[in-house]
Amino acid sequence: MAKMEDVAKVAGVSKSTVSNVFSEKRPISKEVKERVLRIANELNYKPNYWARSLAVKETRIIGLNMQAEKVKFSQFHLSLLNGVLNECYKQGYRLLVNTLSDNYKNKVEFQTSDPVDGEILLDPEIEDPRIVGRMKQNIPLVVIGKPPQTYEDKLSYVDNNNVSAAEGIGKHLISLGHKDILFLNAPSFRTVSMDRELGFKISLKEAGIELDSDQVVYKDKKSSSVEFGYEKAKEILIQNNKITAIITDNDKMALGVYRAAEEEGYSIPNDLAVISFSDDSVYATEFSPPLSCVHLNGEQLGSESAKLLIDQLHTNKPLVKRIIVPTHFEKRGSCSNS
Amino acid sequence: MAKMEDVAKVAGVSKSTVSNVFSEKRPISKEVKERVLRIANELNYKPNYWARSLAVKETRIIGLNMQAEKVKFSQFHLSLLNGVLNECYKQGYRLLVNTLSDNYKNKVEFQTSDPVDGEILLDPEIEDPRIVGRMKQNIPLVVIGKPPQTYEDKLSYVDNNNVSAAEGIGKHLISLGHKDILFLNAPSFRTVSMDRELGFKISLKEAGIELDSDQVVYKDKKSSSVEFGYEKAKEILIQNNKITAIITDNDKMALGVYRAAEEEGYSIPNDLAVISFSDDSVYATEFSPPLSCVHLNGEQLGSESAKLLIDQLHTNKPLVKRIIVPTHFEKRGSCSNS
DNA sequence: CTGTTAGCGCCTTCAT
DNA sequence: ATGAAGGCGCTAACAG
Repeated sequence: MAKMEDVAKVAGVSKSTVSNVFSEKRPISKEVKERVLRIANELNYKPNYWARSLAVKETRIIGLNMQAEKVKFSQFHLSLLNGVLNECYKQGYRLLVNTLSDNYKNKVEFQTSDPVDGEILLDPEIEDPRIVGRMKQNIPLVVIGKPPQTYEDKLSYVDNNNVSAAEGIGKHLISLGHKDILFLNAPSFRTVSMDRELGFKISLKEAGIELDSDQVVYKDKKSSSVEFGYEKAKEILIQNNKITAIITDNDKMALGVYRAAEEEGYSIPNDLAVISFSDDSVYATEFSPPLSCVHLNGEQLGSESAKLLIDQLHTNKPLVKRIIVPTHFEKRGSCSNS
Repeated sequence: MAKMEDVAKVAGVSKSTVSNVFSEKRPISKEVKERVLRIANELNYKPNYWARSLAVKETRIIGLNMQAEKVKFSQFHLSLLNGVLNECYKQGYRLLVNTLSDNYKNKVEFQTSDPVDGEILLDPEIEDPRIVGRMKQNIPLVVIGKPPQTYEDKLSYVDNNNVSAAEGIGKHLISLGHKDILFLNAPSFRTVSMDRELGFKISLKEAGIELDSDQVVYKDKKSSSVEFGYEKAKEILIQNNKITAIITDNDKMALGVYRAAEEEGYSIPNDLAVISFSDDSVYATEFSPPLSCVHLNGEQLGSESAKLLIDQLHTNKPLVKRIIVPTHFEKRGSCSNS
């Protein structure tokens, strides 16, 4: 691979001239420029990314960090990713997806810092060593979702209005006459589950409805969303429990609930109402009956977070901003016939 | 940010000792090692990725290249991505998603080479400047899908058996008595559309069935898959065309077909059979009736391609391999009642 | 407008 | 088992 010096020699100019032809940082006479470019092309030369990064101390790469164990993008992550990519695309940034396994990760993370200018962090948890680490290293950071309480006013994040969204669907179900609602929540270690649970409980409290402790269940790591939804729904339907409505953490979970309901001969929405925090698939409308959802605008969460991070990189001030992306409730056939 | 020299000074050792503590490339006495690590930790030191890459001429990053205009991952891309990530994860590689917009891209690609050891290239097209460019630059490359004919025996790729898969569902439909089949194919500039069309035509030819030229339609860039499926299906159903079966390029297209059929009062599969090249969503089973699919094993395509690329990087020989990931047909209610 | 010099932070010989 | 010196390919500061 040819380097800058080779081009310079053949073109009969200095390295810095070649450098500036490519960076356009200072004016170069037309003839020289053309000659250099022609020769660069002949030599198949392109400036080396890493050498350049080393010199300018900037990579124009941002990292997208998922939890390592999960290494599996969901439909919702896909929306986030599309939003992030789209913004990167606009601003000429590249995106590094960071998913090193735990055993390898310890070794690699230990060996080197990440080759990024800043990071977007997904699925924050209540105890999140990733955040602690980044803060310590002073890596520009934007979290998608609510950060752990300790860090809430120390870093930038982009989040939905999860409390009021959950409160909203709680109230909606109550207004339809439901009193015994099961909430199949996100895993308990995720920050998002706290906010949604809070909103849900507020709605019940305002209506003066008591809540049994087993009416909020957290997804565990073992089963898939479909399985979890299926099993929990099956359980309560078989017990002939008083539950008349189920809120699920995502569409796949709702799918599991649908299957259980069908098997047990429960009809949706007559015998059982279902509302989901949507994971943005286009298929919610294809459920029979179509699934009522809280739409989270994943793509917007993604693009806003990228925008925020890149802004932060440019201003270079450690600003602490929070952006709330509104959800909207999409009422369909799964919670009421009317 | 502390650098190696800082650590060396405080620890009272040389730079190379510090270097070797981190790289473990030569034995270091236990006491020195511990002291260096302690001080590195105190100083919050981590080796700089770019400086390291520059010196060793390796980044341990592989690129995932999508066409820039599209900058939108589909469900199928998501499966590929998960497969690729999983393999990267296992082998300690990072993944760079490359999607620079055309205007920006020209500038940036022109400015620097890509910061990757090799690339996986998605959605190859019949005329694909990306491939030409990579070959010229001698960048290790693996294509997912069939490369343009000129390059088929010059580079490694991972692909489905699209010809025989298409032939298989063609034959299946014919065996069910269908003679007039509409094929809503991928865009005409994609290599995949050629293979599938070929297979489809083989099945017809063997059965001695004539094909009208308008029975293979290529998706255009303007409309989404759902729209395209909807519009084309609507057209032929309104025309009261003789078509009795439709093959779609993906599940969303099939969704559009379902909608058109419902609106026009056609019943699936009685009045119209539908089979899709699946994009791997879990929702195909939720269609009413459940959608028959050719399953493409996207995740395997992804992991095989990453494996192949990384192998190639390690051996350093420009091997040319092809891996065919088998598809399998999943028969459900959308093509026959039995 | 163009050339020269000195790093960027690491790794890699070659010494000892 | 450890040090010292040179170089990876580029940019930046200073010169002219």
